[in-house]
Amino acid sequence: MKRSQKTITIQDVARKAGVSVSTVSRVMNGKDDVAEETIEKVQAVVHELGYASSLAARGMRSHRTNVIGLIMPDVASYYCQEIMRGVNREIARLDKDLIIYTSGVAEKENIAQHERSYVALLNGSITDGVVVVTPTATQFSTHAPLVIVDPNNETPDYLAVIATNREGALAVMKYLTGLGHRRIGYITGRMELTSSKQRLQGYKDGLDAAGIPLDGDLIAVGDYTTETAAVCARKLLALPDRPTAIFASNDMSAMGVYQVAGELGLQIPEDLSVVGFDNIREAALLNPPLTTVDQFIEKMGSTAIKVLVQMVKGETISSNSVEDNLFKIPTQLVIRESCASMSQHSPEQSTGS
Amino acid sequence: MKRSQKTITIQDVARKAGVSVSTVSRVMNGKDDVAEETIEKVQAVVHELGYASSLAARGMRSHRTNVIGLIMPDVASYYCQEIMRGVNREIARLDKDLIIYTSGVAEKENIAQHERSYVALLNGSITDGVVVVTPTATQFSTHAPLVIVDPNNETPDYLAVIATNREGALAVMKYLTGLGHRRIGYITGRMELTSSKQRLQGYKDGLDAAGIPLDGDLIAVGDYTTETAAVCARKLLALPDRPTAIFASNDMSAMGVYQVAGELGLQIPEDLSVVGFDNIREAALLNPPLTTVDQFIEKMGSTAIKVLVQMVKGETISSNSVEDNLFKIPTQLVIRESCASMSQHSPEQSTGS
DNA sequence: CTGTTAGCGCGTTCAA
DNA sequence: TTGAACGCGCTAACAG
Repeated sequence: MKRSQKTITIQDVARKAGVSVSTVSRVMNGKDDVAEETIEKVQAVVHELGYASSLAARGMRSHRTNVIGLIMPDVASYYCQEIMRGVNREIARLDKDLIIYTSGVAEKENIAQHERSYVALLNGSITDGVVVVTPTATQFSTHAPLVIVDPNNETPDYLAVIATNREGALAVMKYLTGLGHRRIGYITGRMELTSSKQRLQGYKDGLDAAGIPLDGDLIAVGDYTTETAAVCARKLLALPDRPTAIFASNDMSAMGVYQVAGELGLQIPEDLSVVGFDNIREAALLNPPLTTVDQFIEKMGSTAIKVLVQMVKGETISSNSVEDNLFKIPTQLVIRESCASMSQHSPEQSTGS
Repeated sequence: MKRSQKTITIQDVARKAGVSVSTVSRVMNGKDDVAEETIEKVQAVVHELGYASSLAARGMRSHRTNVIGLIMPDVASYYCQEIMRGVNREIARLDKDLIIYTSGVAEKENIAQHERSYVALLNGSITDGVVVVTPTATQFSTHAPLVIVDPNNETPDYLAVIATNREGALAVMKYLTGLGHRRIGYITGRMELTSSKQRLQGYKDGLDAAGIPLDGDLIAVGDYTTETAAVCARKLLALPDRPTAIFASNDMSAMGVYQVAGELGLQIPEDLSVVGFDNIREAALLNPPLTTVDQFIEKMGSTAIKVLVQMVKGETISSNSVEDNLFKIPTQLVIRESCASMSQHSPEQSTGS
């Protein structure tokens, strides 16, 4: 169980090397005003003792730790993984260090509280700045640089990186209506999330742009999961005048639609067109490959870090894509094979009135 | 870009509240020897100023941060996600905080170095103890509690949590040979990893136990990925006397075998039995459901935390499952529908000699 | 009950 | 070129 008690400090090194602590400090920080042989002697002792300076003490003094904090709702979802991928890449490129904290373990009620306390925890002590992903909280008690990815609320005080959810959904609707669809079902995400609200707005606006009246029956409330989406799809497809296309607000939900279409013996895209959102890896592997919207999640992660590091350095944020404190990462429609134009649709049993 | 410079300290609170810093400290830490009205006054100021104590300073003084560090090779793999799930659960249960660090972004060469520096970084300053997952390094310069999950080397100095890889593979071989298979192909994992070596050993021992001579041609070197496994499977199934069963050293690899079997028009399990290792979620969803070995990865994560926290508290590790500094988490064979006994095999073209 | 004092381990002056 | 002294923000001991 091996548990040597004392943590070894700069003092131990100094004593053993027969120099003062400040000399050791100079060697550790690569100052050039130290005699060559002193450097070697100190380094030898450092190596022998396995000394490493304490982040806490160092950060406390120098007010710069070279560490970036990342606060995420979870680490298991595809979304978060992509964010982390982008963050990691950028952190490596900038030669910074990264510390991740997950707030998702707490019960729903406490998430905002947890987020706030973690911002406070990381901030100003061990971290130069913090990126918070899809925060529940709107206000953070920190005076250090902070960037938000996909805010779920209005957070005018902080710089945020967001995907153009509404525009992405709008592009889908334009595509679908262009294909001749007029009965388009929609499966929402978790409606408390901004992303979900914005995508729904895009759906409505798309309908509007095509001059199609909104039919509440065609909107089913999901929660971004495959299971719930399947329930929604079943409801939608049981409608008297059932939709010829279903727009699921994320790819996981679209997979639920695929599943139900299979159960009902509906061919995609001949009998039913399906569109998702996110462009997760599996989207291209589905049968048929899913048409969806790529929102470049990874890029959102790397952008957040890039911006944060600029803030840490005290640079002014320069970009043409920033307005109202928002960094918009444009989405892109990825057309694959899950949609057919109405003219190609199977001339099936004309259900409904 | 909102960037108030000064970080607010306990001093600011004390001054504004008209009390001393120690009183503020007492209130913050919930000491009971403070007057009710003083508490309220201080809390009001704390709230107003958005004050949060610095982890760095706090940890430096009290030598106890209540924070556990977790160092992982990556955060994207199924394995790591399961570990995190277990870790998260236990952290929440014990009311600790968690900080995750990923070493996987670096180039291969530097991983060990990175790991070591991160152990040093987290340790003794901002963390009470550290869990390192599948480390490349063998030696860490820390004198604080440290637990290793799935060591890839001999690390006799540290307590480690491991899955019984060899025994798991042995169980598979016993099952397969019991079904009458004698030509059993094997796809290895990344051979530099201990888990991979141990599983291979289990394969060999299983052959031995059944009195089947080892045939080098039946062992294909993979790397735990689906892509490479597919290449391996193609090679294996092109053998003159091709195997009647393939044991893939993880489920991702088994998926590669499924894929190739499909290409070759081989029915599973009628023409080919397949076994995996890991029991990932997708295993049960494959067609047919995959027989595999569950190694309870999540439990490894929670166990590591449990043990580490005991060490932090200075308790002696009490368990019957610990010997030689190793905590063994037993694996379990999960039999589904991807294997058939030889007597049920399609009486196909008898290839080979 | 509250304020004063003394460090925790480190980096950074300022002298020597 | 090196060492002594100070202070970062905080908690714990000791007074009052």
